[in-house]
Amino acid sequence: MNIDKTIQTIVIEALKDLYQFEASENQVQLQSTRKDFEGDITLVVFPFLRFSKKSPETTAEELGNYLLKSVDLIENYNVIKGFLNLVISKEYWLHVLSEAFLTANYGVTAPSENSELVMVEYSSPNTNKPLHLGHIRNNLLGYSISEILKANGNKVVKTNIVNDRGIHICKSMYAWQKWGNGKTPENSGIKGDHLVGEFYVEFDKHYKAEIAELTEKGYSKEEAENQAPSIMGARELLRKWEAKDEETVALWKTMNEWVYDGFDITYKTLGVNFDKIYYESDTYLVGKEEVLRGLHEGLFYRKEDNSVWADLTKEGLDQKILLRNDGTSVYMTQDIGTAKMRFADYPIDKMIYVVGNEQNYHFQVLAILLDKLGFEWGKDLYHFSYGMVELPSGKMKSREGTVVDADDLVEEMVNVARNMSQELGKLDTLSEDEAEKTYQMIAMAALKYFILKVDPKKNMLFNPEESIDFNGNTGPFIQYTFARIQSVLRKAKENSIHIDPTLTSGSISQKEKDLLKRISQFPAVIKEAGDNYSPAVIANYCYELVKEYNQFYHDHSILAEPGEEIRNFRLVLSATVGNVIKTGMNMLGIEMPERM
RNA sequence: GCCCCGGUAGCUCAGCCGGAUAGAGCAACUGCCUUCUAAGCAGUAGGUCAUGGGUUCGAAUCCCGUCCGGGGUACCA
Repeated sequence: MNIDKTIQTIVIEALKDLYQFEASENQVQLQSTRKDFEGDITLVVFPFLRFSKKSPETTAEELGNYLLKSVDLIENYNVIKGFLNLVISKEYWLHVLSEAFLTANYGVTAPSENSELVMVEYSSPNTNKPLHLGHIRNNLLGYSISEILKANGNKVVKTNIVNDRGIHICKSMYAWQKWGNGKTPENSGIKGDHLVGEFYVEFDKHYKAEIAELTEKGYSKEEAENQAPSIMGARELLRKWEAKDEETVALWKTMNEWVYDGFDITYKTLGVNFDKIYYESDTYLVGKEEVLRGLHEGLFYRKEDNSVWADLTKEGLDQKILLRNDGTSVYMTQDIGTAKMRFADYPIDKMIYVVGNEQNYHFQVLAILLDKLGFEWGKDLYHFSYGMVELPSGKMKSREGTVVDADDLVEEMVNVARNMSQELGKLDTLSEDEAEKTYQMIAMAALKYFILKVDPKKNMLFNPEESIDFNGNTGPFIQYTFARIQSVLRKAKENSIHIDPTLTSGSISQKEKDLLKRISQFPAVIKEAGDNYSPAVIANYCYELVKEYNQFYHDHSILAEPGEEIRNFRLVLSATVGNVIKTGMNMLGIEMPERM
């Protein structure tokens, strides 16, 4: 029983009966009634005036009258200008609550055998430096989108393409050989990814100094950049690596392992995971083969200097390089190979790339190239393009050291959560272990919600000077409300109060009704979040719900309510709000504490 | 230069597939804890929705111009 659908059908019928007009579903605009007016659902009648040839008020009256007669659940209506406000019977809202309370995973559509398989690629780090705040946004979005798609009935494979080869790793390797003195994560106590990152920075420092020295000696900027000893050393390592030189490959393996150990820890604290990991060192050769095949088939062309190119001018784009003149592959080459392998490994219906908007052009080109190569799934690629995280000083840049390190940020958040909890004395009854777990949970909620509540498409600002809030429109606020609800439910249980899903409440307050309406929207919200690939939709909904619940909680007694039926209704309401919050927040990768 | 994206309160963001008087949070100020968790609730103040036109019964929302900001643009991923 979906009231919106019912009303829609009857309105279409009414338009035909009254005005001989055949309306389609999307011409019937229903919205929830604004708080300042009486009613629950509002029909906008302006679009029908040209058929009724009557005033907005009269048209609304006529439609209202028709609906009142045909739909039992409509109790009353009122007309304000061209807006027809419908009052829905209390029984309907109670029925919705009862259903929501009884349905496991209310709002969620479970995947079935023949559901679409969606592969979501996210994270995709380079192995030459630790993860920073930009990666955090990527990881949280990728994980959350995956969960939202699952809740919309899709089968999801989460994947990660690790950028484990290339000149950037060779730079760290070169620096380690040259100035590392045998330093390892074990003997230095430094987390592996950070250690390798240090050598990347070290490389850049020497490289810059060498360029300065050479330009001083009269070299041009370009000559200096190409002939500095460090860059030549790094290139030599890349060449050796591609030639499978034993010593080079061994060092590469060792240093990558350090990085993976580090990443694993960061991924774990972020609470993200993958079903299948691809490594660029495996996929780039497949990409190379495909490009060479395309060359043979005349899809691409070779320049005099031996480099291979695609001509995309017919598509309104430019020329694109696919293989360098020394035969080494570029970013695009690898992505072609990775895509081919993935579609060979899985029956993918839809492929989603969670990658920043700075690469919009890249994915436009990738889809065209795959299409040219004859992969009919090329058109099924979707670039989930998200905005940058900016600092007050502008864009984050690894090489300039203006990045917010992921591990540092998390640690700081946990410290803030710990201090705040201890000041408030909230967790004094918990064991140290449990308390520490809760601090972690709260800290991550603050961070994740902060990032996910923003529209993914937009750039967002992070100011390291101001720590992320724990009050107001925040993750901890939502957790807090959940914990309050659990506390009430615990006490109900302690007092052996049975919660009865059959609802027969006499009177319902405005706040309570607001909550019922809000709960009824949850399934539609999940769908909207899925259709728009937007965790922000879930985040904002949960916030609204929680805000309304806190108002209710403030104004009404639950356990102390003398009327047994009302008390039961409020318990069902509270429990259901708790469940909805948990389901919603879990889609954002945010956990809910029993106490805080 | 060309292409793409954005501009809503002091700050961070909702609202944007056209609908009623543009909403939150933070910061500021004022109230509310002997009562289920005050990480809460209530209130005050804060707006030329960058700007100029257009379409429409109706525009923050759609279209065009201008200004400002960000990103991309043939061998870094």
